[in-house]
Amino acid sequence: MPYDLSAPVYKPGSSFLSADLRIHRSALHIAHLLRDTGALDTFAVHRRIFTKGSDLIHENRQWQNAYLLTAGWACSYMLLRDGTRQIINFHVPGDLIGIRRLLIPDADDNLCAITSIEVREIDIEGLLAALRGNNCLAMSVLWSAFRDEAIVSQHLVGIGRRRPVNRAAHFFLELGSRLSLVGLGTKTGYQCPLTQSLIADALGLTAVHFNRVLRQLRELNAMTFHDGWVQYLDGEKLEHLADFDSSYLQ
Amino acid sequence: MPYDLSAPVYKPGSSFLSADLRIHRSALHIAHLLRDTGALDTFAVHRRIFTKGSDLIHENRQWQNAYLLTAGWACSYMLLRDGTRQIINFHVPGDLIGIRRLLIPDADDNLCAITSIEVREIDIEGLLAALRGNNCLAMSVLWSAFRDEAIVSQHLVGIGRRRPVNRAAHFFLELGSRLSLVGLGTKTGYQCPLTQSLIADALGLTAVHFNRVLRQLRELNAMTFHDGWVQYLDGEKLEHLADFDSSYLQ
DNA sequence: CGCCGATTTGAAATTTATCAAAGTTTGTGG
DNA sequence: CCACAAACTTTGATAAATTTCAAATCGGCG
Repeated sequence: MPYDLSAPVYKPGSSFLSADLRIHRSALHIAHLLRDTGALDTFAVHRRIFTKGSDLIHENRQWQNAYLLTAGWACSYMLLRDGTRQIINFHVPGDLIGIRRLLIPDADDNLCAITSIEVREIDIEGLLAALRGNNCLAMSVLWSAFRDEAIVSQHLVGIGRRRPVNRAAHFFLELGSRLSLVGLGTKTGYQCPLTQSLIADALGLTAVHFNRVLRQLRELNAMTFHDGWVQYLDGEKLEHLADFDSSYLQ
Repeated sequence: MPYDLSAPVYKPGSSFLSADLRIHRSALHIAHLLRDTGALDTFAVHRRIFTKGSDLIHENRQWQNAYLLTAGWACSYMLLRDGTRQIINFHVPGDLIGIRRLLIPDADDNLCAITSIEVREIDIEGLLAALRGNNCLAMSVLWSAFRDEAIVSQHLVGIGRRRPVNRAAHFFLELGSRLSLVGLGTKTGYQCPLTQSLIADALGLTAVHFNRVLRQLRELNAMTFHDGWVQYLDGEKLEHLADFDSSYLQ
């Protein structure tokens, strides 16, 4: 189901940014801002569907599009010469995707639809024009960029220094937190269409090993993941395993 | 020695950004842009020195500063509960640092001076004001954010899917490429004040293991690193090991 | 039903970390 | 300028974690 563009999903949070830009923190979420200011109908009018497995990056087209993901899951990944794949980030409804390519067209990562997805295509000229006049929007785009960097940084830390069990726990909690921001997660779990193999490629593990990690999490009574559903069994234990603090996401 | 703020260090590159924002790609490098537009003297007037090892993040101050690094090396890192450290990125002269904190104050990474460093303190109010009126500057800040994300993404890929030798080769080449952009690297190598332990913490290895990796690179006649100096012995072999393509940096 | 992709399990091989200790360099104070 | 301490580098031996290989099971779907 598409991310509901009509219903606000604000969360409590402190206002920030000193001086002239005092705005509600969660209002910075680009999807919320676009929806609430009506900007969607200005420069993200066109809806598109990409089928499961299709690539959003067209090698031969020099100027990529950016999209607001409104339904379904996508991911950015890189392929190595030896055929292995590293997934850099998963994208869920409400995420702004493909923007980086506009400024760094030669980046060698790919963007791919994991499920079939629905997007709103961003009109770049319109966005640029809007950025000039709209401080909140400009801040929001910048915030989106910084948030993505924070997320990728956390993944880096996880892969570099967390043991697989803790890494996996952190991964599932982060995903849950991100989904909750757009109304797709609950306190007890969330729907997750990823395969073990995909997650393993994000966590820097083999699929076989990740499968054993999942068993550990199950046997610890921390959480389960099967049939496309993540279920927290003991949220506190899971957060302790993950050493998780969601503040970088909000 | 400080990054020379008076001498342009442009590199050849294609112009990009369609329509109204056709500018030279390397002109997007924030340090070059700031220097060339005189913006430095508007909102980055104040010079500061941080001594080796000192922290640029002050936990108790809510609103961080951003800086343009003009001399010396710094790094951003995260500490885990078990005391291990993951270095997320090293920063070299010309890098804009600390900006992310302005929008995501709760990010849990730290910024630290590796050598003693010289910075220009960014006046945020001034920067925000300038962003409104100056498209190039706004694009440049956004470019800086995206470039950082691209760099961190590459690190993620390296740690997740590259073998230590290849990962190290990639690391050294990337650093060399970044340094060359600001005139601090040559075709044959560069000065590098990092310790093996620091680099190991960036590559997700133990210092002991990284030491053995360095030996491998030496015995392959690919490169050496000692006495604070990186020397390429066989650039082609090194690039092949690393599977390195610098286009994401430019 | 039979196929294909995804998941699960076991055993062996490989990689990487850990532990311990010896060199080496660097900086500091006398 | 030397002595000394601290930090960094190097090496070896061992332990632990992770991958690889192989095979069995499961589930949806034409």
